[in-house]
Amino acid sequence: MELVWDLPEPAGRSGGPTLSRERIVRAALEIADADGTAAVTMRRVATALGSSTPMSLYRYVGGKDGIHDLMLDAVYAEIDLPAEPSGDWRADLTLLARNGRRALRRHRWFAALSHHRPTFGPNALRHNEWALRALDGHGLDPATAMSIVGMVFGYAVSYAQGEAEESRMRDSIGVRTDAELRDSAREYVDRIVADPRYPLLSRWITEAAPVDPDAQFALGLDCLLDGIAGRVLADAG
Amino acid sequence: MELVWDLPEPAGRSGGPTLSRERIVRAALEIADADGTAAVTMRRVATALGSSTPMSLYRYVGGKDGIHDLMLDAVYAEIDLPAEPSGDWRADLTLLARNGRRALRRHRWFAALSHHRPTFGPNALRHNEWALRALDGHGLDPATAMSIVGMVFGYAVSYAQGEAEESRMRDSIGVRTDAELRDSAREYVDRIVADPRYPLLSRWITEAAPVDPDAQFALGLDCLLDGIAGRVLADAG
DNA sequence: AAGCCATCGTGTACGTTGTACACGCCATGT
DNA sequence: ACATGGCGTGTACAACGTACACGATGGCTT
Repeated sequence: MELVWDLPEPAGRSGGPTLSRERIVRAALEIADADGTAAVTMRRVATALGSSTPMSLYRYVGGKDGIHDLMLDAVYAEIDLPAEPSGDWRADLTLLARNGRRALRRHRWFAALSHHRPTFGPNALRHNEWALRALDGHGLDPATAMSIVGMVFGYAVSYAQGEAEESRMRDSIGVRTDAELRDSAREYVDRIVADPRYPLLSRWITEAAPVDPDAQFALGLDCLLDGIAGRVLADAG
Repeated sequence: MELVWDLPEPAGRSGGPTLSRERIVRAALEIADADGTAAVTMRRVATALGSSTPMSLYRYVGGKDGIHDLMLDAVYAEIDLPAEPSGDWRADLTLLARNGRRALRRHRWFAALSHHRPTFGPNALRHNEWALRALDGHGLDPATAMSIVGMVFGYAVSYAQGEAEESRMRDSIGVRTDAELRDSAREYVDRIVADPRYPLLSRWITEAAPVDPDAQFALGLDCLLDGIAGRVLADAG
């Protein structure tokens, strides 16, 4: 497994808008946000940067996987967190999850990419260090603390991924309202509703009361933190 | 978005081991389990089935995405659940999560694939219907029930994905013991441990006490269910 | 029992992808 | 001013997904 973080970053030429890792990853982010990860090809990134050949990029990022690593780490960089946790672990982890979700909503491809590559970038490390710091001082052994961090961030990723899938379905058809979405998906959905084996799923589909996604996210997060507070951090408040 | 479930399944010729969706997806599963999703190419699946050309498959699965859909649904089919939930929602969701994780450990590519395609297969539907049934009768509105199901299964997927990543790293180098793993990753890891910005991460790396993954999984799940019990299902037991 | 036809398996071919390799060119240090 | 190390480039190739048109072969009709 070859990681970008092992390669030295080339210097770039002085004068003029030459290449750099930052310019490359910025272009890749724009393409992925607009057209999905599949659209992030070496050639397209290169031409977006005014380079006539994909090979220019290889000096900077080593290959396609390198671009992916940098993209993932750029998302971690967008999760803004105060310099130091507040000392209230619950408030801190809530902030982490909320801002994490916000960043992941901007970059709907995050979950899919993150499962192809390990995340060892500097911003991911900083992110995890901050989270561990929020939990420090309660006598948890490191493995347990890390496990809690994983659960909370995993929840944020999972939730954001659900939202991303729905939103991607939505604008893959070019619809706006819920009614239009249901209309275009009628061919699949009708079969499910008509099938007597799925009464509760059908009820969920047909009775879909409009939910506030922010409130739902917060509720789920509170459930998770309640459980952690009661079962793992009971004696530490 | 073109789904496999819309295409009629061809009949196959009588006599002799001809093609079928089941044979195709079985071959794809074997390849993916052994060599990862990237190794699941049309040509390789075709030759694994004795077919001399990849084009044979198109009649059965419509294209690559169709194979992916079928693979995902096959994993759902492997999550064995009793015909009916027991009536104890907590025990039922625990069973769902535990057996889900077990299936996902056999197929480490599940999470990565599932984020590329929506899951509308019959086994996924059956799975979700069962989960909703486990929560039925407590007066939850459908959206909340679905959200709980998503949280619980999302936790299982997320946890299994973490395990999968570690295990994949492990056998991408061909190591067996934890010590060997740490040795081969020393180049990256040493830089992290040496960096003064990551004291708690370093502590986690160096002090990694051997944890029981089953216990850790169960603990996290219990946290989640505790919170759900207290905050959403408080009055229903 | 014989023939028709829908349907399945196949071969060929094309556009696109990631990337190995070798070559010019420029900025920089002496 | 000159040499040099590093950067941008062009060419090329293997492998991928899949469109299309063609033979073969089974099952149904008569």
